[in-house]
Amino acid sequence: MLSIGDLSRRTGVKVPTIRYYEQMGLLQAEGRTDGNQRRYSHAGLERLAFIRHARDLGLPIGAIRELIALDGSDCEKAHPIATLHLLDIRRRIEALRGLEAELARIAAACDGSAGACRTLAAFGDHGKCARDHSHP
Amino acid sequence: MLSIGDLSRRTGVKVPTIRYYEQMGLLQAEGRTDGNQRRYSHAGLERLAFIRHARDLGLPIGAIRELIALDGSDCEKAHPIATLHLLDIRRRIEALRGLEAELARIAAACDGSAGACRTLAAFGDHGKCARDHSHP
DNA sequence: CTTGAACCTCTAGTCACTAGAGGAATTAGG
DNA sequence: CCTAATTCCTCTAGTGACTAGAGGTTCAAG
Repeated sequence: MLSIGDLSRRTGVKVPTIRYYEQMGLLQAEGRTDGNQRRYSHAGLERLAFIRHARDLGLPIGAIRELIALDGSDCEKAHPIATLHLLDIRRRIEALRGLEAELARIAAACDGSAGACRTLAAFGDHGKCARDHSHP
Repeated sequence: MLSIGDLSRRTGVKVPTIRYYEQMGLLQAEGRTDGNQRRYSHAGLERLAFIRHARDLGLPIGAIRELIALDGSDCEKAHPIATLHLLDIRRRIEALRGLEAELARIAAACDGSAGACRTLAAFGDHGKCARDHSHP
């Protein structure tokens, strides 16, 4: 049986974060020692690796909870989670590219010459944006 | 003089958010009524528009605080804020593109045929990632 | 004047962690 | 076995950028 520290070292997920995931309902220890320490099986290690990968992919904890609750053959439900998240990532990329363009404009506004700082002025100037910003 | 609701309606920033910005030191009311309501000048309205634009660009509140504290000709300090943030945005775009590629792979893993769900399996499979994920 | 809308402060919550206090359990080395 | 260091525990509270709601006051319009 593996301790929480064992899991942490083998997955790169911090100990408090593992506890947090337990609190969030993603991962339970298989049991406790007489001293109340969590002990995990190899399946728990694999579950944590799953969680970490999904988190690394930017999936919110709620979505991961849904994935975990699925039967291993439940494509009907797993697939939309992946594709919806993919759409979300694409939307965020587009939004960030808009921000990039705008910030490049702002950063280029100043040539370092004396007088009023055109970068500062550009930060205040919403009218020059090609379109409305959205939060990526 | 403008009320907090006036500012909210004219900038799209919510009333509690304006109060939050005051708490964060970004924007103070010019005064209060006898009934303790905030009143802002036109300069306050412009300040809030500045804050909103910078937030829309993804600048953290601390960076905005720095920008606000600058003299209007202080290019030496404003320019690095813009360029550093631009670099950060570019880094996030790259990270998101990596995620996009990975999610596209995962979403494509299932053709809907019977048996074990390959999307679910792919979520658990970190080894297939071209490189390590980072959080955008 | 009355009423409804807008304002106030304060507290606490969201999300995904993160940090630290105070104490207990486990492990490794002598 | 003993001891010290490491690891574990629960609990509380904090981060950043908001958001929500309770309970009360003020303002503005009819």
